Amino acid sequence: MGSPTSYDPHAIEARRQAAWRERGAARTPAVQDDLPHLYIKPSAPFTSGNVHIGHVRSYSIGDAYARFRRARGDQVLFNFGFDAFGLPAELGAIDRGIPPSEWVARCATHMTGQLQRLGFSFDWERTFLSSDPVMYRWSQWLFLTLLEAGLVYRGTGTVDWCDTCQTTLATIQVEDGLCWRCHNPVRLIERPTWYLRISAYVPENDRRLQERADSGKWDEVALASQRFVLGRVDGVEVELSAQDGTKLTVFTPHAEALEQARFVLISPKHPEIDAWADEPQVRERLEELRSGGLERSSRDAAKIPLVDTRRTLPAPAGGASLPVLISPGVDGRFGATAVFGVPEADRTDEVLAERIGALVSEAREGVPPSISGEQPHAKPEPRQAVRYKAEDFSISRQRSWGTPIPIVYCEEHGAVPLPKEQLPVALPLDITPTGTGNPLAELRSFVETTCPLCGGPAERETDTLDCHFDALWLWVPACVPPESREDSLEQILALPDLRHWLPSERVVAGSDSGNFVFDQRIVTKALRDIGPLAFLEDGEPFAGCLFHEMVISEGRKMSKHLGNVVDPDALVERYGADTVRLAVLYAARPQKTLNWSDSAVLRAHRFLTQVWEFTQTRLAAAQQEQGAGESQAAGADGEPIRDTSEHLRLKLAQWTEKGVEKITEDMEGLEMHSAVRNVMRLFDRIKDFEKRVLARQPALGAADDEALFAALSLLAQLLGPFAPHMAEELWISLGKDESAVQTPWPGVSLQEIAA
RNA sequence: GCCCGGGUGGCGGAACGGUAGACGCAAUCGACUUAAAAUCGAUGGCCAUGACGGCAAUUGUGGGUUCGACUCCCACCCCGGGCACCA
Repeated sequence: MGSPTSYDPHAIEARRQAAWRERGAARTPAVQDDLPHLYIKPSAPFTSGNVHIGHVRSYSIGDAYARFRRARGDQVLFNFGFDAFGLPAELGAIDRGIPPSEWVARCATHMTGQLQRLGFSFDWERTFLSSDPVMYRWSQWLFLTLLEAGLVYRGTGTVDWCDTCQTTLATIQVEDGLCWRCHNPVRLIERPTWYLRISAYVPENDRRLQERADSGKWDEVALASQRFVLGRVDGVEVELSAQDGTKLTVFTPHAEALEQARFVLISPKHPEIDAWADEPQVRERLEELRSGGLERSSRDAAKIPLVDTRRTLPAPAGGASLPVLISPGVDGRFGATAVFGVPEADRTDEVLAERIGALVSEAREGVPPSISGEQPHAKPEPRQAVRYKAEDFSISRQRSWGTPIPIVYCEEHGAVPLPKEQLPVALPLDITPTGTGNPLAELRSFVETTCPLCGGPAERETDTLDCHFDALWLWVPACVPPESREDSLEQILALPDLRHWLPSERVVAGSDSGNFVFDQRIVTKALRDIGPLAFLEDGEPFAGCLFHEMVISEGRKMSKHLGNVVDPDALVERYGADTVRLAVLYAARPQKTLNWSDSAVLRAHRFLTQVWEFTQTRLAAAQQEQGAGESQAAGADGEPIRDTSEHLRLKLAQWTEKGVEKITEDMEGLEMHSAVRNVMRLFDRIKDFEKRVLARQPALGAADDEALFAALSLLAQLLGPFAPHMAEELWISLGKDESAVQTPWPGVSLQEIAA
């Protein structure tokens, strides 16, 4: 300890972080189109309280990539905004009995400190909270814009409701059918809600996905998640007419087994469902389904609800006509549509067929289904068809901590959107939610307003936007320079910055972000057609995408309950930020689940310690030689050392050249795990070189020293993206220029970086 | 139930059609130390030796393709994650 050659990460990291702040190392360069530039988009963290090891993984990957690109001379925008609205923040505030605004501010401060201690090179001047009015006015603007375009609409949805607490509950607030707070039974209610019509752009998202794949910048895991969200099912559809003339288009993925269709299932959300539920009994059961009475039952084919409409459709291939049943089981598999049940081709249908057999014969006793519909017409022609599971979703929540929806309800004019000039509708900040009631709706000063059309009394919408909706645009204001942040949205949309930075070159986020990315792709297409993002011709906000998997521990997801949580602060405290960052990169390739193991940290720490001490002791020795005025290294006998190891130096040069090549390739492909391993291997080679030279001669000659330090310099450069603090200190120790933004990548000159 | 990911030494994991177990952790022995920690070195199934070496098993299970399979194909078992108000 204390020796100049020993590795003291805390001192090094404090020094470097101060230097970075001083020179604004992570500041976004001003817009200059002629320079290569890119926007790397990390995920927007929830203001949940603490940075966890999953964040560390995510940002270590993104930061390594950002530093790599900067080191190669690219202009980089790398920053994020906190996703500050939402239930977790509200629950955190309830827990502490403070207003959510206070809680998220506290979280943001604390998490920013943690992230800075880890040395991530975000442009902090551009960081923001989505709960800031200057920011959430964007959500309100987006809401109104999409509403005008018919992409936001009002519908009904079902939610859990607690009669005792007089409030709606999220699924995570319902424990075994009881309210989390008062432990009384919960019931499902229907209430009006706002929907986002993503269905309008789902087919285009599908079409554009192949282009993403062809670009090579979309990782396989990311593509797979987009396909999963899309839920594309290929098959055929047939238009059938019932005896009374009611038509229904029925789909099946089993084109070849159309003749074996035995029944028709129709989703309760099917647009024409009412025509099929005309009998009072059927209607009643459909209502039960819709209000959720049956919906929370098992997804199991043996238990999923089935409602017999007591009607039939002719079979597509002739023969006995098919009973028509309503079942929510359709949605999860094919979306809100109607499908054939083909027991011989489909396992689920086989199970359903047995149940239907009993159901139908019971309900239709005396009316054998086989004679009711001999097909008099020509066979209907099946045609190719596609169905998507992705469907419109609810974007409003009965919560007091969220973006207020810019709608007022006027007795005369009904739901009236506010003019955009009146934005933002401010969220009152003096609310301290307790988990009961609806604080926003109870606040008369917020609710009471006037109708923008007639000036008469009106009430504000008291639902707020789901924070998923905020996330649809969080990547846009990230491109806005801080000084323009408060400008009008028209001004901001006219800035060259958006055109400059968008589309983002790469999203680096957890694989659970599939839905966000999908919906961001949808909204971009909508804004392209509406106008503001017309410059994104393909409607794609992200040119590339890397999804990393999560960090688990002891084979399980981390949870306080299991006691297997890994605390990044404790690791940083013990080993320093460089070690922790290196360890999470080293432990597994991004796309793989990282099963936490201390051995990776120990390995990373030992590696950094060795690199540091090896370099520093060699430097100290070389300086001592120079100080002694020796022009050449000397052996124990005082005889000058002859450089006899030319082939070893050559070999070292080859190794480093090969290593640089390989690591550069790894970094371009965001294979940080492989890059780190290759850096470690290179260090082994460097040590090996010295060892071999010393096996031949008593000490290193001048040319050997030169080769050694050249290799160590390269090593420092290659370490830059992973262990930036130590890399830069080594770089300085080796006599390089400290004024550079950071260690340049091998082969890149400082001029290129400073440009 | 459905969808996705995964099963390799005591442990984390390499290799992803060509010497399985790289690189580590833990362990044991040794060096340094008054001692401990840290660090460094050695060892890694069995047999044998001063040393070279020899022998056997082996990547969840069972099949298959192949000159050759952890790797590709089929079936199964087990584990983890997700499944529409966390988003």
